[in-house]
This record gives sequence, C-alpha cells and structure tokens, in this order.
Amino acid sequence: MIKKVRVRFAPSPTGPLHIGGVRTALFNYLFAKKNHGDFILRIEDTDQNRWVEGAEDYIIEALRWCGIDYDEGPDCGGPFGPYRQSERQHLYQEYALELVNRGKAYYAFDTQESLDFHRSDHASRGKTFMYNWHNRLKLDNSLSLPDIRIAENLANGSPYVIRFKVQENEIINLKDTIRGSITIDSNVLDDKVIFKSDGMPTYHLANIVDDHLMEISHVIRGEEWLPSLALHQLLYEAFDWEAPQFAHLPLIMKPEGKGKLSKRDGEKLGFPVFPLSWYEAVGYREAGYFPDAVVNFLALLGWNPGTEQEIFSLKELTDAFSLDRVHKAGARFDPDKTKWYNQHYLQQQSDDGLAGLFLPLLRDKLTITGAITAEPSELLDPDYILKVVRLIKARATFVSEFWELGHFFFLGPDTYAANPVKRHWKSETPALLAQWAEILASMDIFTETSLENRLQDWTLTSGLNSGTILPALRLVLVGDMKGPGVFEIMAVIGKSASLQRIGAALAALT
RNA sequence: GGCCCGUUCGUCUAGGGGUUAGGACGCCAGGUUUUCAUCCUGGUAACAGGGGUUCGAUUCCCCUACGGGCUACCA
Repeated sequence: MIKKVRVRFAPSPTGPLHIGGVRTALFNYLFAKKNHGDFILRIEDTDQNRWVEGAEDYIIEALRWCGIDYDEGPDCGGPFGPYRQSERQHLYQEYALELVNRGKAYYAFDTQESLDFHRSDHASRGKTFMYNWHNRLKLDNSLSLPDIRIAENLANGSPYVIRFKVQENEIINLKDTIRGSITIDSNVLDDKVIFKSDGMPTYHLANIVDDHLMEISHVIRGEEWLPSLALHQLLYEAFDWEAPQFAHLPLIMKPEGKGKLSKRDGEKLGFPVFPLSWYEAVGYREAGYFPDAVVNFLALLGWNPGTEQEIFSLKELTDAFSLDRVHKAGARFDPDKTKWYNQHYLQQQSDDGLAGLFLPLLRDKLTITGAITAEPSELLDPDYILKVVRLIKARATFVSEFWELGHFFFLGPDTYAANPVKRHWKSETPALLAQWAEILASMDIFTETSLENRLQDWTLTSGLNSGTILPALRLVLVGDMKGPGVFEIMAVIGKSASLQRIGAALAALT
C-alpha cells in the first residue's frame, strides 16, 4: 500500500514570513495537491526567546492571501494536533529520554561558558571545536562522568541538555529527491543538542518526532537544511522509524550582490520581500501586487514546467508541478519580472474590479486636491470611474498608478508641459482652438466617433491639417503629451469640461 | 578554516553526446497609436576554465576557479 502524501510547512514565528518561506509553502502545497495529499501548517515555536507577537497570525494571513490553503493547522485543527510545538512539549521530553535509554543520546552538563571557552580556544588555534566522538569523553556528560555524579546532577536539578550520540567511522548515505545521493562521513558530524536545558526540544528532535507522529511522507524544505539531513536520518534510525523522503529546495538569492535574499533587502533595494506589510516594511499586498502574480513568479523561481508557458493560475500550477523539475542552483530574485507578472494580472482583472480598487485612492486624491468637498460627487460615479479605468488600465502595472495615469479625467491641467508647448503651441493655434470650441459648442452628440468625424469634416473643408490641431488639443485637455486618444478623453469628460479646458488654456497660454 | 551543495544569455530558465543552443524578463530598434502606454516584429546576449572518455563533449568523469549553504542550548 502506498502511503498517503502528507507534507508540511513548518515556519517558526520569529517575525514575518518572507517570500522564500512563502515559496517553500507554495511548493509543499503544490506537491500535496498534485498528489491528492494533505498539506499541513505546523508552527515551530520551540525557541521562546525568538518568539514574536503576531508572527503566527501573520503567517496564517499571508498563506490565506496567497490562496495556499492547508488541511490541518493551529487555527483549524486536524487529527494530528496540536499543531503548535509549544503545545506538544511533553512529547519531546519523552522521546528524548527514550533515546537516552537506548544509548543513542546522553546528558551533557557543560556550561555555556565552558563551551564558549573551548570554541574560542580552538578558533585561536585555527581549529573548529566540535562536540563529538573525538572529545566527548573529556567533556562534562553522562558518557564521561561516573554514574554517581550523573545521578547527583540529575537529582539536584543541575541544568543539562541531551545530545545525540553520533557513531564514529560511519558512512552515511543520504538521498534527496532534487539532488540525488549524498555521502557523509559521520566523523565530521557533531553531537547536536536535541533537548535544551529549558525543557524544550531543538528543531532537530521536534522536527523528527512531529514529522513521524504526523505521518509526513515528504519533507520539502529550504537548502539551508541540507547539512542537517545526516543528523535527521540518524535520528530516524535511532528511533527505528521510517524516514520520509526529502527534497531540499534551492535558495532565493539577492537580486544583486552576494548571498541569499534576506529580510533587510527589501528596504535596501526597494522592493517588497514580505507578502504582507509588517510594521514599516511594505508587503506585496500593500504594494499593489495581486496574489496570483506573486504566486506565479514565486512558482517559476527554481521550478519550471518544461514547456514555454509562463502564466499559471494556482490550479494550473498544481496540475503541472513536479519535484523533479525543481532546479538545483539558487535563483536570483528579479524584481523586474515580478512587475511584469503584475502588469499581466492587472490586465486580466475585470474593469469593474479595478474600478473598485481605484475608488478609495481616487477619493483621497480628489479630497486632497479639493475637487470634492462632499459625497456623492459625480466625479465618484461608478459608471464614470469604469469608463476611465477602461481607458487607462493598459498603461498600468499597479492600480496605484491609476491616478497618475488618469488624473485629467477628473481635474483639468493646472500646468502645461514646457517642451510640448514649445513644439505644438503655434501662433495660429489659439484661433484654431477657438474655432474648434465653437464647433464643439454646437454639437449635440458627444462621442468618440462623432468628435472624430466632426474634426475630420472641419479640417477637410477648411483645408487644415489635423496634425496642427490634435497635439495642441491634447495639451489643452491633459497638460502633457500622454494618455488615451484625444476623442476618447473628450467623450468621457464631456462637452462642458472640454470647452472649459480650451478656454482655460487660451487664457493661460496666450 | 572544515563539511556539503551548486555553475547555460545581465536575470529566470529549456535542452542534452552531433541543435542555427530555444523561451521569458530587461535592454535596443522598427511598426501600430498623429501623444504616452499597450500590442506586433526584429535585434543584443550564454554552455566558468583546464584535463580526460569519445569519431565527436555545452551535455559523461576528474581537477581548478567561482558562487551558495551549514558550522548555536536559532529555526
């Protein structure tokens, strides 16, 4: 019988998730759903010193925003709970002691000071201190101490940790789904602490115990865990448990410079590294990215479908995903491509939806500029906003650009760009515009086509070139050589505003 | 320093013993739009280096270089 696929995302609530974490969650989710398995959220809060208020809620909200749903987790429960390691504390002690009883682990009483001393002493001699087979008998632990002293220490409540005893001279063969076979010499491993003096397990123990108890079939995590894989496998063997399959994902690297993408790169390089805002740090959501776009670019970072398709919905990703198409090398993060994705997804949004997103922003701008003092205002009429959105969306990557792209639909220009004025405002322009204004005033139907036809008639009969009037007209309406078609703009803002703007420009520029 | 992992255009990547080494982002040019943008077309640009193996290596092996990760009573 084939074991059911069960995978987990196991962040530690020490702050906001960053996009590398989101991608790990995403790959776990995709793998689970592709294989009709379960995806579990487990909170690894065994380090009480690094626990941060609000971090767990942040993680949950971030996953929800991305559409990465989990089947079991701290907020929704499940048959393998609890899903917070702090609530499973009693389990770890039990299992740690079992390892001691089996002779696979031992108590260590070394003080922090003594260990620090050994480390700095080794460092000063150009060596690295390792707590392992080489020196464990010379240190302060239940392997080196006489039984009576051990019993004493334990009885009088001396602080102790439990260390895993790594056998010497063993060749450990590891298997990683993405990287293939890896061989490690057990002599280079150290006797890692698996149970801390504060009564909490370290990552290594908690992880193995929970993955086993929660029947995790595949561990998909970041490459930073690859060096611990040998220890983890040894731990499974020590318990006589079947180990899950492992897949270590390549890391996401800084767009420039050295190293993996870190939480601080955001402000330094000017792009979000968090899904949602966290205090002053702006998140993708608040920066105006669509979750679909974030998910899409994250998925294509270190994975590819093997086809030339670049645009994927979450559903399409689930269908296409497979671990053996995950790349091995770290992927440099590219903020430009994320923008391109967002532009694409913005174009996919309904005009109605975009208008809804634009509304609060627009209301702010119009209030600040004093264009509206009370509501309802015809400038905030949903149908009107919809017309504007249809004309400007093709120019936008973010909804936040809509005002810059379309302010002239709401307010007439108060300045006219200097260079275009120099080029297009000729001596005959005022007279022509005045004439055109008269024509406009006489028009009953004010649509894009009626306006275009009318201008054509006029230029044809009077022998004018429309090239002499159109740029000036744009200047008058917009204040710059930008934006949708001149006739489209006039049709939307209407007759009186068009006439008013021509009048204002004639007054300002002559 | 030690251990482990990696290396195809600037970036994300496809490919894989014989290919004009393909796509996407970016950039550049042209077209459309009498504007800007979208859009379309085209262009720029890569197998880290050295040894093997082979008729033939970017592809397989080794070495070097470079990059990355880990080296806590953090995850």
